[in-house]
Amino acid sequence: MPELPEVETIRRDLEKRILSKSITSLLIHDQRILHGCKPASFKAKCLGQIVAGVSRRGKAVIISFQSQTHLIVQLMMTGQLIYLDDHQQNKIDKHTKLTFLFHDNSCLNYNDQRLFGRLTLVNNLEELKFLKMIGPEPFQPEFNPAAMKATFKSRKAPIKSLLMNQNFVAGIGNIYASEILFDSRINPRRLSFTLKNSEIESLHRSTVKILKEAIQYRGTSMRNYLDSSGAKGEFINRIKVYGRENEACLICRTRVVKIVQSGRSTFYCKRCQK
DNA sequence: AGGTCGACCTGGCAGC
DNA sequence: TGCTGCCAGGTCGACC
Repeated sequence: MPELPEVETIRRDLEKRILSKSITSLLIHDQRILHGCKPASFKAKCLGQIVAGVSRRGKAVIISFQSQTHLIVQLMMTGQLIYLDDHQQNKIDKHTKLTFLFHDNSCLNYNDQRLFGRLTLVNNLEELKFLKMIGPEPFQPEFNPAAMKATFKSRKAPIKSLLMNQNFVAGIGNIYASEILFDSRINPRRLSFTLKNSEIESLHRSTVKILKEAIQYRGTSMRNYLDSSGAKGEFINRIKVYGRENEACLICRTRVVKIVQSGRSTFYCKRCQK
């Protein structure tokens, strides 16, 4: 799924586009996308709602309505939220699962090739288990070297796995975990508790730096990711290791290697990352 | 408790 | 061309 920078890009754009709009119609093209909620009930709860805010927590977009109801959109691997000014121009394909129509004739499609995504309606954000468990946002003061150090002390998992653990820090996925570790010159296989203070500080700096830069470039389009206008993210041009197996390290020219950790691909430079 | 693995789905691509 | 197997940005529950 889109990771933090992609979701934040979507959030910022949607905030400009759908704030204060009311939902006048809802088209459910594929009801498999609704987990644990019947189409009729989902529709009834959405109709007439007025968008009061668009926020983000980790990799989830939270669309809040004036009625205090919240729509949580977890895009997972292939979910997309595509906005269009004029729904008459709307192009629905086999991956379009839902279309929200607004009072001004604009619309918002939820597309999802692999159907992993989730749309959940709640009256209270506290109801959601994943929001209770999730760790601090990387840009919040709660995420800092001292707190990281305290967590690392007792953790035996490789640092790459911990970076991707949403309960440790929110929003980092497979692409940015590799990029952050390359930027901080830390080997992804290193066990968390073995990191020195200077390395933890470096990791913290790189996390903030890479994620901010990726937001600035509107995210990374590896395969499926598109922003809410249907455009690709430009950070793909600044990716240094992810997906670059056997290509030269941009620092030392050594070949980038690919390994598998916890079932996910990791890319790194054996020479630069100690 | 913490860590890892498989399942959930569809589609693109390489190799035969 | 068409088949097979593998891989893909995430998360959860089951298991060790």
